[in-house]
Amino acid sequence: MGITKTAAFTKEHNRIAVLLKAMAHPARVAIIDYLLQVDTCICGDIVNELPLAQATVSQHLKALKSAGLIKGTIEGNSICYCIDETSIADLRHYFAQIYSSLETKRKNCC
Amino acid sequence: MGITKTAAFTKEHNRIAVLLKAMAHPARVAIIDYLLQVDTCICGDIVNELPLAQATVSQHLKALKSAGLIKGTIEGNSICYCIDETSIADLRHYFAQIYSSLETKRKNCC
DNA sequence: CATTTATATCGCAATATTACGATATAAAAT
DNA sequence: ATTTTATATCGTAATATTGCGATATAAATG
Repeated sequence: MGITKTAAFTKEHNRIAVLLKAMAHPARVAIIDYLLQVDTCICGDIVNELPLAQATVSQHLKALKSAGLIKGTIEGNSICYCIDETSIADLRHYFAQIYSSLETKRKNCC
Repeated sequence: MGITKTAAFTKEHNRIAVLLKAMAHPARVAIIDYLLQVDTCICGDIVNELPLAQATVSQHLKALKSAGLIKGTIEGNSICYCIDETSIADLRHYFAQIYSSLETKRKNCC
C-alpha cells in the first residue's frame, strides 16, 4: 500500500491530475513563469534563473516535458524550451468549466 | 536533501504550487468533480463514491480543505463539504493569464 | 583533437505521499 | 444508556519526490 490507485479512477480524472502534478511545485511554476517572460523561447539559461542545482533543474524540466507542458527542441549546443499551448489550454478550460459550473449551480448551504 | 526549497521561491509561486498540489491526485480531482455534480452541498456520501477506504478519503478531504479548495461545516451527525469558489477563481485566473500571455506573445521558434 | 559549454542521467540520502486497518470521537437513533 | 452512523486520527508499510554531487554525452570552440 502507498501507491496511487490510478486504475480506479477515470481517464479524464487521471489526465487532469497528471497535468496538475507536473505544475505542483514552486520550481516548476517558476519555470513556466520564466518561459512566459522571455520573448523568445531559446531558453538556455533556465538553470541560472533558479535557486537550484543544474541536475535538479534538469529533472524539473523533464517532469514538465513528460507531462506535455513544455516542448524542448535541440538547438545546436543547447536546448530550446517553450510552453506547449495545448496543455495550458486544457487546464484553462478545466478551471473555467468548474468556475462556470459553480456560478450556475450556486449552492445554498455554505 | 530531498526537501522542497520553499523559501527559495516567491510567495506567489508557492501559493499557486500549494493549490495545484492539493488537486494533483485523481482522487481529489474526482472529489471536486463529485462536489460539482451534486446539486446540494450536503455531501455525506463522498466515501461511497470513491474506490478508496474511508480513512484515505478523509485524508484527501483534509488535504483539499487545508489548501482552501473546499469548505466543510458540521451538519449534525455528518459534515457538509462544498467547493470554495475563491481558490477555483484563483486557479482559473492563473491559467487564463498564462493562456492570454501566450496568445499575445506568440513565440516564433517552436 | 583537446577543451569548453550545455544538458542529461545515475546513485543516493532525506523527506513526503498514499493507502489502509485499527481506533477514537461525537452526534443520532434506538 | 447503548448502539449505530459519520467522520477523524494514529500508526505503519509501500512508494514517490526532491535535491545534489558525480559522471556521461554531445555539440561548439579553440
